[in-house]
Formats: sequence, C-alpha cells, structure tokens
Amino acid sequence: MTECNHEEEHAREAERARANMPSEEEIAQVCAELKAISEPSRLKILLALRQGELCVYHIVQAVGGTQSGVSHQLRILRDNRIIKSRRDGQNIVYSLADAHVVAVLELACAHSKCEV
Amino acid sequence: MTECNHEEEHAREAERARANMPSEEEIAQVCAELKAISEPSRLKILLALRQGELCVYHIVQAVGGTQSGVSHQLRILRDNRIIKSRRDGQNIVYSLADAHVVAVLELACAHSKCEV
DNA sequence: GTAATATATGAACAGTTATTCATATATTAA
DNA sequence: TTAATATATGAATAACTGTTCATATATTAC
Repeated sequence: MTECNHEEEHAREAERARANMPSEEEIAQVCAELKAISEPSRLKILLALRQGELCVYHIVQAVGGTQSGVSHQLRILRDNRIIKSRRDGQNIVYSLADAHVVAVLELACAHSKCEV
Repeated sequence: MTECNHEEEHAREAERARANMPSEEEIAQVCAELKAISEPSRLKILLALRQGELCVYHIVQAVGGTQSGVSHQLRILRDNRIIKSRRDGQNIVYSLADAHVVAVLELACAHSKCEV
C-alpha cells in the first residue's frame, strides 16, 4: 500500500474526514449504545417494550428464556440508557428510554425490509 | 418466578408482544446489520464515508490502522449491505449503501448527545 | 511476459460476551 | 419475625469477534 492514483480532491476528503473524526471516547459511547441493541435477546426485549411498559415477569413471557438471562440483558440495556426502570411494589417495570430508541429500531427494520 | 401481581391488561400486552414478535430469522437479520455498525473501527469508516466515496487507501488514511484490518472491516460492512463498492481501475471505491445508514448514525449520535 | 500497486483473505491468537447455575437482595403478606 | 415472591448478581464456561501476520488475487505499467 503506497500512494493511490486518485485525484487530489479525494486526498483532501480523506484529510477532512480524519480531521472531523470524533474522539475515541465519543465513538466508543455511540458504539456501546448501538451494540446494546444489536443482540437478538436484547432486541426482542426492546420490541416487546414498544407496546408499553412491562415488568420482568411479563418480559420473560414475551421473549422467552430464563429469568436470570433476561435480567442480565435488562441490566445491559439499562446501563446504556436504552431502557429505564421504576419500582412498582414487588415488581420492577421497564420501558424504552426515549424516542430515539424507537426511531433507530424502525430504521433498522426498514433497512432490513422486515415488518417488525 | 411465578405469577406477578399486575393487572390483566399487562398480561395481555405481554401476550400481544409475544404474538407480534418477528421470527428468529428477521431478528437475526436486523441484529447483524446493527452489529456491523456497532464497532469503533467500523463506525469510523462509516463516519469517514459520510463525506463521500473513498478508496481503501484513503479510508486507511482517514481512520488509521492497517490496510488488512480495514479491509476485513470493509468486508463485514459490505456483507451486511451497510456500504457498497465499485472498482475504479486499480482501486476499489466504497460508499454508504443508502440513506437509512446515515439516518441511524445521526440518531445514534443524537442519543449519545455527541457532535458527530 | 515481469514488476509494481491495490486490495482481499485465511489462520491464529487474544479479548469479549451471552448464557447458565446458584445464590443474594428486596418487597409484601402473614 | 418468617415465608413467599420478584428481581438481581457473581462466577464459570463456551462461543464469538477484532486484530495481526503472511500471503493471495487483480489490475496497470513496462
């Protein structure tokens, strides 16, 4: 890999992209949040929560799997502020954190051309 | 984990979420595409390509790292139809596959409250 | 044809992560 | 207080994934 035969213009674009590149911290932050969504067991939880808030028992009912497994995934989603929780008596009730989450899901599904 | 003390309504919501849950294949498809984006070295490539198409040499310049590493990441992005490529003489020129990709990036950055 | 350049790929290794099992914490009911 | 229920957590393991190194393929120039 040495020089490539492209026009000056492209070299300038590359330089600009390099100059505008966000910091490692910002990149890592965005990636962590996207990664939290990008996993089948967690995506199922998010899709279930689109209908409204649900307690852990009902989330397990909706997505399948074990209580422990779901709880671990909920923690990851919550740590990344994809979902939020509140206590309601004996239960913890979870819901989507904000509209961005819903919008990303819609877009991702649109890109996959699937009806989710 | 047995019954929970929520209203009937919530149980019905859980049932509805379960009934509306997409197939494992659809879930896996959406996850694979989101996961392709959710990685620092790949996200950098996508951010660089927002400015316009670039050949591999310039992508390496823009994001850093080795030629081999970048090439591996480009393959993952291309396999998931996040980016597309065309040959231009000796070079392979890459660009973002469609507007969905850009929109997801914008949303993810908005959620992270970072200026990307 | 050969040489040089641009890009891709296979294997190996290190680091990460999802799941399971057992157990802990917190709330409610008695 | 004790028992029961709802949820969370730590450790262990198996599977996955990003990176590196060496090498392969494809195009252009000679």
